[in-house]
Amino acid sequence: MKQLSIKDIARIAGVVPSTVSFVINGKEKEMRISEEMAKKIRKIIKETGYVPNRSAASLRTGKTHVIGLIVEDISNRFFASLAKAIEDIAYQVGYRLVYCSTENDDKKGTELIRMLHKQVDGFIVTPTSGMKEEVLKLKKAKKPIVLLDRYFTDVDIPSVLVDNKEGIQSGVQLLAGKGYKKIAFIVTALEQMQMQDRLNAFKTSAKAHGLLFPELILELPFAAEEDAYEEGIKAFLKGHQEVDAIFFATNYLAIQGLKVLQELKWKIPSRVAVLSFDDHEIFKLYTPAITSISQPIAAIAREGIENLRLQMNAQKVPAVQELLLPSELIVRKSV
Amino acid sequence: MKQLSIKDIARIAGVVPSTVSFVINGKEKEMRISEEMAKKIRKIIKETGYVPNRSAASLRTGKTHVIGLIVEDISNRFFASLAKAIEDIAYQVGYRLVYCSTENDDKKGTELIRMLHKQVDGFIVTPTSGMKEEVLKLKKAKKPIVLLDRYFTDVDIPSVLVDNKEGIQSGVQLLAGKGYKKIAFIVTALEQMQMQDRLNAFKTSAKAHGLLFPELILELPFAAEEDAYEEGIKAFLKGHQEVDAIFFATNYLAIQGLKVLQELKWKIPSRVAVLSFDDHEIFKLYTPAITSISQPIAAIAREGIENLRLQMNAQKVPAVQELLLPSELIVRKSV
DNA sequence: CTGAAAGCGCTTACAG
DNA sequence: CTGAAAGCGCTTACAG
Repeated sequence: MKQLSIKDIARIAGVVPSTVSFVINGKEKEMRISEEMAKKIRKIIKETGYVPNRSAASLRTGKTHVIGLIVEDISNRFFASLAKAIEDIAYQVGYRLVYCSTENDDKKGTELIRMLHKQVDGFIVTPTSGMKEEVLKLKKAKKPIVLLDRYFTDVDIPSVLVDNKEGIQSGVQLLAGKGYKKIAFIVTALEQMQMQDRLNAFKTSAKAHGLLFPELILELPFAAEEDAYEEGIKAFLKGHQEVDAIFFATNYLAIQGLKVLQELKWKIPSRVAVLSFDDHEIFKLYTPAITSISQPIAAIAREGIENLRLQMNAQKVPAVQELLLPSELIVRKSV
Repeated sequence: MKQLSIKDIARIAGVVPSTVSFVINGKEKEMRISEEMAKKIRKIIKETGYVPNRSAASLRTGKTHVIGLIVEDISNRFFASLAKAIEDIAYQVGYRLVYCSTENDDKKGTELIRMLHKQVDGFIVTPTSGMKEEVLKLKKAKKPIVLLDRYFTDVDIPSVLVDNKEGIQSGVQLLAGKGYKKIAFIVTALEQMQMQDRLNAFKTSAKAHGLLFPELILELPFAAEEDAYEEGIKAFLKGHQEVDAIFFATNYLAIQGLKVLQELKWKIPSRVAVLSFDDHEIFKLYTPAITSISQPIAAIAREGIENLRLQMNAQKVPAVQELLLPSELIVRKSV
């Protein structure tokens, strides 16, 4: 059974391929094709199960109706949720998604962008710092792109970000309000802008409350294996018995931290309070449940696609370059 | 700046487009193009940053070098990990991935397959039961497809499955060996073959140990919201105080079950042992850590792609129709 | 509304 | 090795 082409449909309908094409692409009004004819053609398409060949259409129009989603690691909870949220919206508006993971590897990220350039109409990217140059090239080539969750300094690329500053502030305020005096802040991956933002926000905010102790800020080197953070956290806590609250800059650090606290037998929250940026399903279930600052994943996805669509449709960069979405403080039992 | 085409490269190299095409596609030997010329052409391609237009090549060859990955929900941990493992292998061998989630909706799954049919060279699918007909159509159309984790009865479609029977057996054996007498088995989503397999394996295996009590098997109706299982589990356990071990057929049930056990203040493992099919990162961290039967995600991905590639390359279905991979019992503290 | 045709950028069979 | 050409299946500008 040969695949049907637009010619076959045209022959069956007794019209010329152009007419079928117009109906498929919703231009029947514009082309003043009778409603009757349009109906007939749609009926034939349905009956025969004809599906247009996208490669051909893409070759002709230069549009692929595919969006490239480039994240750090699709198996990571945050990115997987983001991918799902983006998928939900993208399919609704007629776009497919190809995804790929950079694994935080600049070279891989750059290669992926280059490889997908002609295969996608636009990119949604959570960039690694080393992808800056390649992203600038995309901008120069007027390829639609929107950055999620992370960004570059000194570069005007549309981006949808979480308001890290406000989120951290609300966390510090919660801890300060509850009377904690010696708050540790544990962070890693400082080459990522959002991590820097969180750290800076903590410093500013803790200082404002008179609670900033530089020795209680632990900056861990980035580790590929998350288990690797355990040791550093443990050594740090052992050396800082005065700590009465720990603010983790991201959920995977908090998860490792929880393991350490179990080993150390530091009870939460009586011995030490725990608070994490970026929620995780574990936190809800843990005993005691862990208070966290949740990122608005659905909103990030929605705004990201919306921005990208504006670019893809209008061939121009929309006015709002940077969107800051609020996080949400979810108070549980650990503070 | 206009996009470069193969003609431009040919002009720069002073050859005809065919020659460039042969070099790009690694046919220079076959076409007896001099190594010198091939090198020159490759150099020009590199310098200019020329990337062939895939739409054009696809239109000509009928191959897209894209694989359609259709899972239940990309944001779910199991599928996200699977997606990552598949991505790792697929990109290595030159394939992109488009993904989509069926959300366990037969109609959506069917639509997705139909929509992607001409856009992908093959499908990797974790099917819902209602997709059987559409999958059969693919088979009839000789479209490469491989089923992961789930399958249909009475249909010969290549599939890569976990050996649920052996996994459940090892779990029952562990519980029996430790002397548990009243083992509850909690299951849901019985329209999924793998769930049926687990239930049947439990019955057979428990019976063999003289530990099968039909009233201790809880079959919960499938719920879109996972929280919905909590109530059913709670009512069941309250009514069966004799239970001294619970075997959850899947991890999300176990997670809800853990919540219930907290509320009921049933200590693990002193009051009740807990065992779950399908590992989860929560289990490692939970206090006590939860024993589970882990599915071999990397192996599923590897074998799935391998099988698909055989089909895509050979245009025929490989001999092995069904591959059964062993699970792994991870003994922690909850049993 | 219909018809005829060009052309998107490739790949490949054919002739030399 | 080179050259010339056809054709994959669409979309669209043009003439009527």
